[in-house]
Amino acid sequence: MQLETATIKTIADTIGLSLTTVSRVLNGVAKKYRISKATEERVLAEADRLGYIPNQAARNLRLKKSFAIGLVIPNLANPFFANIVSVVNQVLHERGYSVILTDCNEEEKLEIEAVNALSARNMDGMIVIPSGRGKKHLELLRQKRTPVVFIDRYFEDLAIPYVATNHYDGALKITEYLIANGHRKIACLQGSNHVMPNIKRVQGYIDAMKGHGHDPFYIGGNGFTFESGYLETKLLMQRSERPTAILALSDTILLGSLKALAEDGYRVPEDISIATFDNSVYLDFLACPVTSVSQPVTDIATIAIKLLLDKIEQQSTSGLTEQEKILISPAIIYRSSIASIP
Amino acid sequence: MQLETATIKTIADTIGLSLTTVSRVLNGVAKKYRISKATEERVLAEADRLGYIPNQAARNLRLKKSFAIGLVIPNLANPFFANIVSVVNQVLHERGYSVILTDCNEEEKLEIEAVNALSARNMDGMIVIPSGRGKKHLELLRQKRTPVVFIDRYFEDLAIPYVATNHYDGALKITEYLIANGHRKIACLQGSNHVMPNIKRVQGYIDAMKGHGHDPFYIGGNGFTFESGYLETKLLMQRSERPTAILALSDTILLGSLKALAEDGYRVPEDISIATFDNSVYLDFLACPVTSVSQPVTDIATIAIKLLLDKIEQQSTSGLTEQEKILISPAIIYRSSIASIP
DNA sequence: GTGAAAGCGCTAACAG
DNA sequence: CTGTTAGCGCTTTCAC
Repeated sequence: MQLETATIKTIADTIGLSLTTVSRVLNGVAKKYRISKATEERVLAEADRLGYIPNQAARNLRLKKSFAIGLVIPNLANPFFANIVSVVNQVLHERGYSVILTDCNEEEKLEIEAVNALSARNMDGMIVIPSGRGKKHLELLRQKRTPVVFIDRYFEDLAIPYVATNHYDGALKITEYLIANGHRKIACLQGSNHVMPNIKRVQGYIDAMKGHGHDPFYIGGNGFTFESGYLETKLLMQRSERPTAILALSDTILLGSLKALAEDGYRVPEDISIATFDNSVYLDFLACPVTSVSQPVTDIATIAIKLLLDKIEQQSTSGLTEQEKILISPAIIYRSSIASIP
Repeated sequence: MQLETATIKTIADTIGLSLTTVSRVLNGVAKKYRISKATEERVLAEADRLGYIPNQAARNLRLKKSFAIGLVIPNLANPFFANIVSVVNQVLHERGYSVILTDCNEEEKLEIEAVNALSARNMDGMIVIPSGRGKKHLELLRQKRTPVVFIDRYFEDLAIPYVATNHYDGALKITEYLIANGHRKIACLQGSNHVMPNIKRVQGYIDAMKGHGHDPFYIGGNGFTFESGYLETKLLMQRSERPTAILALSDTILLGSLKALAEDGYRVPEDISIATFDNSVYLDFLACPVTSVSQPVTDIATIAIKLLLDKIEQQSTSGLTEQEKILISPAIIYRSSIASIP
C-alpha cells in the first residue's frame, strides 16, 4: 500500500503508456480516439488498483472550471437558511458539483470577503443570500463572468437573477386575515430593515392596513433575531395603547416575542393574537400553535439551481429576461394563534 | 475596465517587473527579500487597480495545500447539525480556511462519495460526522495523510480523534432525574440505532434503570426523525401498560412524540412527563417547556477545530494520544415537563 | 491507435 | 534588491 498519491503519471509509468492515453481513458473519451479495448481495460484496472483520484486543482487550473458552486448565506443557525442550504446541497451534488459554503453571520464585511475568496477559487457559479447593502463585490463577479443568482434576498436594480418568496404578498394576505378577524391594532415586528424581504413584508403590512382604512399601528425591531423580538415586545406592551395582535416577520422574532409575552403573563390568543413568517416545524408544538406564512423553500432552491446551471452550461451573455426575476407566492398555514375580536 | 482576469503576470508586465518580485510582495514577504518600499507600493497599487485576486487552483497545485477544510455532515435540516456547521464555519474562516460542505442526508453512500470528492480536492483536513457504519473510505484518508476529526458521532476502534458530548453521561443523569421524580415506567425513544450517540444514550438509560433496580421499560424508534417519534409514541400509548414518562433522544423525535400525545389528548406533564436531548431554542416555548440535555455545541466545534488545525500545522505523525478522544459532559436544562409522581 | 509537448497561474530554489 | 527557471497534475493541440 503506497503512501504516495497516485497521479496519471504513476499509472502511465506502471503500465508503460503515455499520459495522454491514460488521461483519455480516464475521461471516458477512449472510443473517440479509438483506443483499444485492451488498453482501456489495463488503464482502468491500474487506476482502480492504485486508488487513483484525479487532482481537482490541476483540472481546475487547466480547464478553468472548478465544478464547484459557492454558497453565501447570512446565518446557518437560522433554520430557514439551513433548509435552503440543505436542499441546494442535495440537488447540486446530484449534478456533480461541490458546494463551498460561507456563513456571513449577517455581516457585510464577511460577505465581501466570502465573495472574493470564492472568486479566487474560480467558482463555476454562486448562489448568494446577501447580508448587506453593498453590491460592488457582486458586480465584480460579472467581470469574471461568474454566474450568480440570489435567493430570498435580492436587489431589484441589479442585473442578477433572483428567486424568492413573494414577501409582499405574504405579508399583505396575513395582515388582511388579521383585519378580517377584527384586529386594528396590529404591531409589526420587523427584521433587518435594509434587506428586501423585510422591506417587502413591511410594505405588505402597511398596504393591507391602509387598504382597509387603517393607519399602520406600529413598526419596530431591527433584526431577524430572538433578541429583537423579545425587546421590542417588552417595549410594545408598555405602551399606553396596546396592540391586539402582533405580526412577527420571522420565527426567530416570534420566539423572542412569545418569551416576552409569557413573562408578562399575556396568553395567546386570549390576550393577544400573533402571526409569523417562515413556518418552522416547531410552530405546531408551541403553547399556542402559530399561524404562519409558509415559504416554498424547496421550490425556491430548485428553481434557483436550475437558473444557475443553465447559465453555467450555456454561458449565455444574453440580457436578463423577464423569467429571471422569480417571485413565488407563499401559502398561509392557519393555526390557532389568531382570535376573532369584535 | 478589462474583462480578462488579472494574474501575477499581468501585474508584472504592466509595471515591468518580474513575476517573482510581484509574487513576493503579494505574499507579504517583501521585507524578507529586502524589496524596496517603492517597488512594493507600485505592485500593491497595480494589484489593487486591476482587482487582482490570486488563483487558488494554481496555489493549491503548487503548494499542495488547499486552505480548505471538508465538512461532512448527516443532515443540515437538523438544527443541531446546522449549529455545529455554523460555529465551525465561523472559526475556520477566521483562520483563513474555506469550508467545503456536504450534507449526506444520513446516507452512507453519499458519505463515501463526499469523502472521495473532498479527497480529490486536496482538503487540508476534514471534519466528519459519519452517517454510516463504514470506515474504509475514512481509513483511505490516512494514506493521503489528510487529518480528520470526528464530531458528535465516532468510532471507538479507529485511530481518528473525536470530540463529542458524553452522551452516556447525559442519558444516565436525565434518566436518574426522572427516577428521582418517582417515574419507573420510562419509555426511551431512540434515533438511528447504529450511531454512537444513540448507542451511548440508550446505554445510559439502561444503566440508570438497572442501577436503581428497574428493568428498562421500553426502547423503540429507528431514527432521529419527527416521524419516528410520532409513530413510536402512537404505538407506545396503545400498549396495555402505558409509560409515565418518555425520554426522547433528540428534539426532532420529541416534536413527533408531542404531536402524537396532543392528538390523543394527553397533557404534559399532567398525564405524562417528557424529557429530550439537544436543547433547541424553541423548547422554552412549547406548550409545556421541555427539560433537556444540552449539548455543548460551541465547545465541541471549537475543540475539534483546534485539534484539526494542530494536526494540519504540525503534521505530527505521532500516535493518537489520550487527549484526542474527548468527551464533554452535557448540562441538563430543567424546565417544567417532568412531574413528580408518588 | 498512440504520444510529445505546451501551458494553465503560481511559488521557490538558485543565481546574481 | 531583483530575476530565471523548473515544475505542481492535468488536458489538448498537433504530429505520426
